[in-house]
Amino acid sequence: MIFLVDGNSFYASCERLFRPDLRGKPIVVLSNNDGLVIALNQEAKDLGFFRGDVFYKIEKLLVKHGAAVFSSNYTLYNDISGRLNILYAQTCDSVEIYSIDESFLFFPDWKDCDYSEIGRNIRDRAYKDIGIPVCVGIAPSKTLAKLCNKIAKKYGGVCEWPKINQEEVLKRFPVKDVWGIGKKKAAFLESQGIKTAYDLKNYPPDLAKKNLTITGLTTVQELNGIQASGKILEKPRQQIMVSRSFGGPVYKLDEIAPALIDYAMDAVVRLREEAMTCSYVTVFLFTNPFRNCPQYANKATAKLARPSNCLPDIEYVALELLKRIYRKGYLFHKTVILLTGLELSMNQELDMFTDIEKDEKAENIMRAMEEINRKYGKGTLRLGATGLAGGNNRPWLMKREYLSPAYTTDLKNLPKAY
DNA sequence: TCTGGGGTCCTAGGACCC
DNA sequence: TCTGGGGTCCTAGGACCC
Repeated sequence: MIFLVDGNSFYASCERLFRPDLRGKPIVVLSNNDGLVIALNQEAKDLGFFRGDVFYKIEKLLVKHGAAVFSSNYTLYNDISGRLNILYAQTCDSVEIYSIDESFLFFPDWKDCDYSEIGRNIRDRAYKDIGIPVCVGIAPSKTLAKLCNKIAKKYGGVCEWPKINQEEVLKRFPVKDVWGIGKKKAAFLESQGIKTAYDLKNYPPDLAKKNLTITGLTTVQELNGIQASGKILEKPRQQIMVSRSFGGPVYKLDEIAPALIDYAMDAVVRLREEAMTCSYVTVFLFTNPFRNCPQYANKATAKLARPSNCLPDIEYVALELLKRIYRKGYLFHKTVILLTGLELSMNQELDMFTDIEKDEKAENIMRAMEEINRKYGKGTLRLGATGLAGGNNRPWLMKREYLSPAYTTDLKNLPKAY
């Protein structure tokens, strides 16, 4: 049996954790650069706010309603997510972390087992021990577990497929809300008279494969209770991307370069956390397509001399690529660094030209940098040898005016109990 | 009148997810 | 004023090979 456990308004719940004064109040969480609403709690939804609302347009209204506004604080959300997953792993031997706020739990098919009871237990512990409200969907396939989870959000917090009136539920469930059916597929299906999950369940498999590709066929099978997509095996990550829009207008190469270096640092931290190396570096550069101004977009890729997770290697290549694609005279909006060709570093082969001593030195420098940045905060120590490191003028820096403290990951920000 | 056909690999782009 | 960021998977189509 498959459980889908999902945090309710997860980012908003994380923000509320250390702010008991916000109980019952509307909370919204903003995207990077405080651009738009990406998460909101029920109280905010009830006031008519939506995910995707442009912040500056609703700012006054939010103030009027006494809403709490937060810039997104992924350090906090990731930490809370980790705590939830530890709890799940204590309950279940087979957990697949699907996203920052959702995990699939795979339980054996026991006879006479009250799965709902297990679900309620997980829900109680998540709330009591960690302070995050979660809902649990329980079903024989992932797609049905997702569907049950949505039902659970409305009624009771736990929903078990075998215990509900399945036909009734499917007939009332819009096809566009089925997991794996997005805008395009929903529009196509509706044009064919397939309007509900019930209709889709009875859609002929050969048509599903022909019109909705193999993934659509999987969805149809899963609606029929067949577990067509099991646990995704722990597959090593395939790419690491750091992509951020600038906080303000940026024209010059030596303003973009420090931003790119900053993103490269983040990318390398992630790479090393996963004990991986990369072989390719790609840099993208964009103007703002929503703005009425001359447009330019380009990218360039380079292969590293050999797989690496050392910042100097990657940073050097990234800056060369940036210089190659940069054009004067455009108002730039975003740069991206993408690392691909990822491998676990222990699988790395040494060749006869490898200078082991030099490698060790570089590795030691990286370790020292990581240690210092961990202790004194990100970016305390950075590479300055590029000549492009920039001064204090950093127009690219992300806007985060409503950032909450790193309550759980920085001793200085530890919440106080009065 | 004929210009096969099967296979692999790569990339670009679409679709979907949270 | 401004419209996020980070992923995966699938398909189509071109290049190339035999």
